[in-house]
Amino acid sequence: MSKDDIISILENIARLLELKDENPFKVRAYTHAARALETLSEPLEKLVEEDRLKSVDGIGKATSEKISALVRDGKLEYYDHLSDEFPPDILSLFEIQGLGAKKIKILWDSLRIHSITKLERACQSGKVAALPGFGEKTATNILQAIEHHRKHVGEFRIGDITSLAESLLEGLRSHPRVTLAQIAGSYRRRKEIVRDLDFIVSSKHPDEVSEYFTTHPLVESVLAKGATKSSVILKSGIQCDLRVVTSREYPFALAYFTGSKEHNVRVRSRALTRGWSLNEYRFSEAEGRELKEPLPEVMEENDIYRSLGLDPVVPELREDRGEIEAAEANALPDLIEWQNLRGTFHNHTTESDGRASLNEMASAARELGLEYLGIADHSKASFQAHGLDEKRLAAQVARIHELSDDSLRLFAGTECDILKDGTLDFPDDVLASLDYVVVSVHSSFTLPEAEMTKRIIRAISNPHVTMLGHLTGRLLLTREPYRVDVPAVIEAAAETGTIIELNANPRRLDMDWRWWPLAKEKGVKCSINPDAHTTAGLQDLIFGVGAARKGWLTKNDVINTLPLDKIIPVLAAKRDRPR
DNA sequence: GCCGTTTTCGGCCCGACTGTTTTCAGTCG
Repeated sequence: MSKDDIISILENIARLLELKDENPFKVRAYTHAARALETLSEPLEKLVEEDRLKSVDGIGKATSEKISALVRDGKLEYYDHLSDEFPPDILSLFEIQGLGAKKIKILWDSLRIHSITKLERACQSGKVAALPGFGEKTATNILQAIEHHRKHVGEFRIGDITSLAESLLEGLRSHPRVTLAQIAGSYRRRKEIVRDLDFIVSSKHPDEVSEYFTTHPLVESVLAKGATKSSVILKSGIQCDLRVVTSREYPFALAYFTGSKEHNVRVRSRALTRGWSLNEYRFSEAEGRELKEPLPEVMEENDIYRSLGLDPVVPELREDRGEIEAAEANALPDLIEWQNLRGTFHNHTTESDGRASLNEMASAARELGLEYLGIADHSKASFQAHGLDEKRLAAQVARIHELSDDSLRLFAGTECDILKDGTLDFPDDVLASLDYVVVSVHSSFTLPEAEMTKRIIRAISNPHVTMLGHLTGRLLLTREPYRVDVPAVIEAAAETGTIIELNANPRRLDMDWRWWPLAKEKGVKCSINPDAHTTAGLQDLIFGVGAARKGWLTKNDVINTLPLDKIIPVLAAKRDRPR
């Protein structure tokens, strides 16, 4: 049973316990454990084998036994019994906005409703409105929520909503009654997938700002509109929440709604040890606790951290993955910034499946201020992408070198297919004629994990291979990553001196940011590559930088921050290794 | 169910909005 399956089961247990009206903290413990699994930096199987699960924060004796059973036997009696108490599809009702455990339980107990379809019918027939605690309005809202649920999955790639988000933000900032405005939430933390946009605004006239927000031309429907909080659904389907606060409250609100929830809990507990209660508006004296230090003055968001004895934590790191400890120890990394990038590899042209010519890509790179640009078109096995054979590749290499000049150094590379058995689509002598080589998997995605891992490790063991492209092949929200032992690949990359790509295309963002701390620890270098198929695609680098920052990477961990004279030896380093 | 400078029992973050209620429960973030 895969880690993802186990995570789902833990989440299901939490929901089912909620339905049973169990102790909410017990419920939270299961959710917490699921989160803890998501962010493991070692393979789950290994932790189980070596009986180290209990040492993971948030996983105790009981949960670790349950997880171990799932890993070993692929089943868990406790879960089976729990599931038997409810119909299997009842959990789908949690996907409907406005329905929680209490309401779902009433629906099940009194009307035997356990599916969205049944729920819809019961709303239409008036049965739902007649239930205790429900009413006409609730029934109508549920129907609306069902409709919304059908239309939208409710998840968006950050790249798909950036321009929308920024234009709404711009609108708010230029509103005469708005002093400060920012987008908080997972968008600010640069998560690859966001569910909603949280706008935080400071203003002395919240009613006018709320009015502007809820009547904005991009808005399709208004979910809630109150004195300081409103929620809308945009025509594109994404939910946007607005909080209007005073200037004094703004840093607190910004911090609070930036999250993550887990990070906030840590920060708040820390405040409590000083006798302070922290909410989205202020520090106050915690009830029933001794005030150990006077309440601090807060002018800006970073003051909240400072007052708690922490270095300020940038939004990208606020995931409770060790940032609190690092902030306490003055050990937060100096994260890479967009301006640090000097060039990039893995870009396509019309020679394979790109939409812009070599010339156009070069001009775009110059305009972006890059010092160098690597072209890595597909190899011949990627037939669907019009991959290049040896002859076309040789001709392209000549053109690339011809076009390269002082204003922009062009590097000739390839995105060479990793064939099913881990051999490469070009022979070594061809690879040796290139400035660098990216290798990627584009076929046989369904190999068993062990075979896929072996395949990739075999490929990167070739001394001509400079870097590994999109490690898991995932297409966010579209295609699952193929099964591969990421830590094993990282280990092999470390041993062979292979660079791992952070594919900056917002549809990929692969290798995932959660793995970078491990790669960094092993000494594996990163190359942030846009996988650009258009001139505009080069700008996706910015999403890659966001992901790299989430992965704790600094300028020194990323090779394409190096100036031209320093990057050339890096590209050659692996070939020159003594063997 | 987890966890420990509040320490092995007793906490566990906290407030806004909605709708159904006559003072609050449920949901959400």
